[in-house]
Amino acid sequence: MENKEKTNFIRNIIDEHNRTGRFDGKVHTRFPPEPNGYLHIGHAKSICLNFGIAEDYDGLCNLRFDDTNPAKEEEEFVHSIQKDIKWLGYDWEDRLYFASDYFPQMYEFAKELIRSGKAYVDSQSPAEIRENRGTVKESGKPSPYRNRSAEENLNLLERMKNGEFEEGEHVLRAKIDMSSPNMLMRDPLMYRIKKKAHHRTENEWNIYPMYDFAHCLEDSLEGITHSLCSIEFENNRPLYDWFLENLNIHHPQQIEFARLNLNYTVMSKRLLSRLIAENIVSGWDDPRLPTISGLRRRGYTPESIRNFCEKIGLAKRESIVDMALLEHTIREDLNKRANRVMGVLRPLKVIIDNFPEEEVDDLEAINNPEDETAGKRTIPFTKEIYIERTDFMENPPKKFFRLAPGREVRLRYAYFMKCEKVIKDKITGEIKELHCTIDPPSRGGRSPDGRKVKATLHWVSARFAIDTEIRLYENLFEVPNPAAEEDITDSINPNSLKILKNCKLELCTKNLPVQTKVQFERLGYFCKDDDSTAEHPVFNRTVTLRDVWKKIQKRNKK
RNA sequence: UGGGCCGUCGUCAAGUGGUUAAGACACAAGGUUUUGGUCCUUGCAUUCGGGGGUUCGAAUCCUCCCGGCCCAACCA
Repeated sequence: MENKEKTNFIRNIIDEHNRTGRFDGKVHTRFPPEPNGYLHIGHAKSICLNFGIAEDYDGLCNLRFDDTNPAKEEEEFVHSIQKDIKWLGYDWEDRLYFASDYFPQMYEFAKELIRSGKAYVDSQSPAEIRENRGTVKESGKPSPYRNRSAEENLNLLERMKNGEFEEGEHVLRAKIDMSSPNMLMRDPLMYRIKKKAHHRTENEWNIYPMYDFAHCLEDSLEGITHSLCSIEFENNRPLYDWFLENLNIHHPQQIEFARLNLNYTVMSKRLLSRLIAENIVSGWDDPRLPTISGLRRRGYTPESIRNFCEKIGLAKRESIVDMALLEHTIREDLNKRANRVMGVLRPLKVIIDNFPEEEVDDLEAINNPEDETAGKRTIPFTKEIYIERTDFMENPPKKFFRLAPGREVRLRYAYFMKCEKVIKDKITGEIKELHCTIDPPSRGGRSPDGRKVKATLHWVSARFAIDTEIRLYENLFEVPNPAAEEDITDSINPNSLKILKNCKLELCTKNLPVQTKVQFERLGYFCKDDDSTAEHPVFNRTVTLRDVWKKIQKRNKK
């Protein structure tokens, strides 16, 4: 790592706190997911921020599940979330917490606020509460129950807790200011009755704390110093501060930052859940999704995601990061680490007329030109080989350097090869195979006479090829900001997944373990999928290589 | 006159009264190359949403205006 100073407004605030001694130089953050979905790259931003800051300031970062709503939360998600954070490379050590573990203490705090006349049980209906809250431009009206005695409030709350009332009959509210211009300060709800079994406390509670009451207490109880959250909680900060001030307990500093948006995808759990529920994608780990599990399956590495989170920076203004930056970080990582291999996606058979039928010529290939320690391997050359259909054109346009009738190219690590004849289907006109000749002295791909060739093609021996399924991915959406569309399902990219069944891979890929990442030379980075079996390997295309020829083609089309 | 927040290159983003206004991605042009990959070189905001003002000096301070986002779930 270079010695580039990380700088952003949150680090500036922490530096200032350290200068003034606000938290005695301590830094203690937390990542507080609600277990109601899988983590996505937006969460990764927050994880890298919270764990990263703790690391850099010699502090600590807790993992805390904010499980205050049993109607939405599930055990499955608490497992997937832990798996993903660990995979990203972060460690909360023994600091795994659950908001639900604090329910008894929260309940005591609530009673304390009642006793000091700062909370009351409201018995209006949900509709009345909404009505009397007013609007952003008109102030609200106080509840008729606002001045119940502490005794009555305590009694009612206890009975709410014990399940004596039905959902919606009563709530506990903070007594703040019904005419505050900040809607959140108009006697916000602290507890609501929910007769739902909680994934951890089961049926112990009939009331559950609301976010605003619960979250500040969770932070306070854990001794958090800097409570980092996204920008839409800015309006909640006065309330966060109000509870802690009125309870007179440890008071962390809440700081808000802009959440991550990426173009051509969606980041909200609501939208992601919908794509899964409607089977538009195969699940939370569909490789087209920006979920951590999807990216992992697609072939992204933890390092690339962490680098990405580093590169996007941190600020308060809302922004949309270009997908090209994510792709850049995975190419950058895999370029150094992935072994090169040859694979043909859309095979075109080539017969080498001047090569003996049965002969196998073992050629030497470099595994990774960026990493000498990756070593070398041999690849078999035979009379019949496959090349990429897109590497041959009968009537090549100007800037096409590859194979064409009468033209000579190099086969990577093999020979210079000249196209002599094109065999077509008499009826359809489709090109069936090519007849070519090689130049024996060019063995290894060298050019003893100094003759130049404009292209080098990848190829695979027909006799030794491994038949493989390859899944090609593009952006899930056709529009840069799908969340802004009326209905996201209208802008799904019909080409977001393309399955190629008849691909031919180099022999050495035969027994690679699942999740292995390789570069198919000239094509891109690929990752062996979980769906693979011994007889039927499957690879996902993580990302293509940068491709000048594709750019030229695009330009010419316009 | 509800309140809160935000506006620096195509996209992110440093910058906190004196800098030639960082850096990355993208883009463009060259060089190297047995991957049209990688790598290397070069270019890419006389200007910081706009107008006024303070100052010897403003992206940074003041002021007005314009634009965007958030808040009226018993969600988080």
